[in-house]
Amino acid sequence: MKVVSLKPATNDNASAHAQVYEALSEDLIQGQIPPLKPLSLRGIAQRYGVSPMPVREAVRRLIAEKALELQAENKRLRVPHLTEHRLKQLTMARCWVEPELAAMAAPRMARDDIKRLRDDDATLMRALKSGDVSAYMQANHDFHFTIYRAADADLLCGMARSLWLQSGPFMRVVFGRLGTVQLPKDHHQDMIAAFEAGNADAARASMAEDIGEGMNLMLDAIGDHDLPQPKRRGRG
Amino acid sequence: MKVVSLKPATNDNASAHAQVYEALSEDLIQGQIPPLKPLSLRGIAQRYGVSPMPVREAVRRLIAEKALELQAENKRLRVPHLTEHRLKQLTMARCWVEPELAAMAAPRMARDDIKRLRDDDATLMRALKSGDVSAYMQANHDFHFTIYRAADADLLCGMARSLWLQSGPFMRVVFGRLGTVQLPKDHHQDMIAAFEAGNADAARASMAEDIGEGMNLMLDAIGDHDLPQPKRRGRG
DNA sequence: GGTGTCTAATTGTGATCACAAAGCGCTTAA
DNA sequence: TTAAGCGCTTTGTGATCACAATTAGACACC
Repeated sequence: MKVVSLKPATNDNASAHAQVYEALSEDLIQGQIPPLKPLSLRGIAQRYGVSPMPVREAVRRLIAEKALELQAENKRLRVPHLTEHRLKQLTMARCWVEPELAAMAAPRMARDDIKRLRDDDATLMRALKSGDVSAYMQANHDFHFTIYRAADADLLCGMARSLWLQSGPFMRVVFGRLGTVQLPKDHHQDMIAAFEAGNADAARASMAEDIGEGMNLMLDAIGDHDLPQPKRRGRG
Repeated sequence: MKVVSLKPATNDNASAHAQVYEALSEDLIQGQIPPLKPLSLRGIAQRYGVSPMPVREAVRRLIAEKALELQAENKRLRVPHLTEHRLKQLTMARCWVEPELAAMAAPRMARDDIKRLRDDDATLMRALKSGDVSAYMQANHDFHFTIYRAADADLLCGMARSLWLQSGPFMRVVFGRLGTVQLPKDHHQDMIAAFEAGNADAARASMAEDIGEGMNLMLDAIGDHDLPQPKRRGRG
């Protein structure tokens, strides 16, 4: 494992556990850590060059957000697997929270915010063309959370973040299999138009479609491909 | 501070941090710990007769669920205050999650579950008559989560639990001021009837009304009474 | 060669110590 | 009486050690 620098540039004064949390969160949201990947406190600590202590707090928080799990039998740490059952719940929750956040953001989007949306979408399109899954997921995340942050609803925004943390690793697996070419057309342009018009209902509607299609893709993937399902298989 | 026994009867073999988490959760959901109450890791540790270590993990989890907060300027631990802004978000989220959980539970409620609902409701009515706010909140919680657990949707149920954790302390303040007599008629009988009929739509509807009225009570309380309101929730 | 057993390493958990920062209480001066 | 100064205490944070449980790997045996 390579020792990474914990991006000290982003937040020098933040506590170590917060930095570890941010680093792990980003990796999870971008799907850098695959589902069922076993982790260990000491491993993460070594990777980030800190003691196991702050890792314990960061991991405990991620477990609370269901972005990580402690296996009941083992007490061992890993990235949870996304069953169809849980994916459906995730989809429901995302369809409640995120369209509403878009609607709340609509009357509050400043010119700069909309400009950032255009930039994020441009980055996203470039990533799509070049087939860079990581860059695509990063840009997609930035696009959505530029909107959610503008909604001025910390609680709901936190819920959305938790939902993304949970779907990130699995989303990466699916996108990695399909390739960026097969990804469904997103509704980002519709959203931008809605925000320029200050039309909350239109923003909500296009966000709902965007999420619905994306999650349907993952639901299909669970059925069609034999993705690593936690059967009785003893392979790690 | 009295040292309490951490209810070892409930889960002897569970780890200490899990027991501390359970104990704190229960206190928060029942509103035993008022908003803005300052806490300390060592204080909690002493109270439960453990070292500060497991407390740190339990508290970190509760912070992730926004049931506790670390003041940004102080880095000091306390129960968050519920502003009108956050209460509105809580209400929205509860109105999304919990009625749906009721609908999902409707076709799955066993005879025993419905019997438990009747028992919980009876306990609740007794508490209402005797004016016992603690018992009322406990019974109300049991009633709702008997339903949510039956929905077989761990993720959504966890979301509901987090929302209750956040509203518990404030709810207690409001109910304490109003007294149990002024509490609006709940819709528990309607729900029980819906579950007996296996009518998911009716269950969803009565749950929505139950939550809506309860939260409206709290919204009114924020405006009418001068509850301990921090001047401004602005950042910076 | 396959199988069981035993040892050594790794894991999460808990306790204890050290430290900087912030709060608290007392004192003191205007 | 009030407000500022100062030392002690408490706070969260991080590191290190100890321990039981589990795992993985080597070894011996059939």
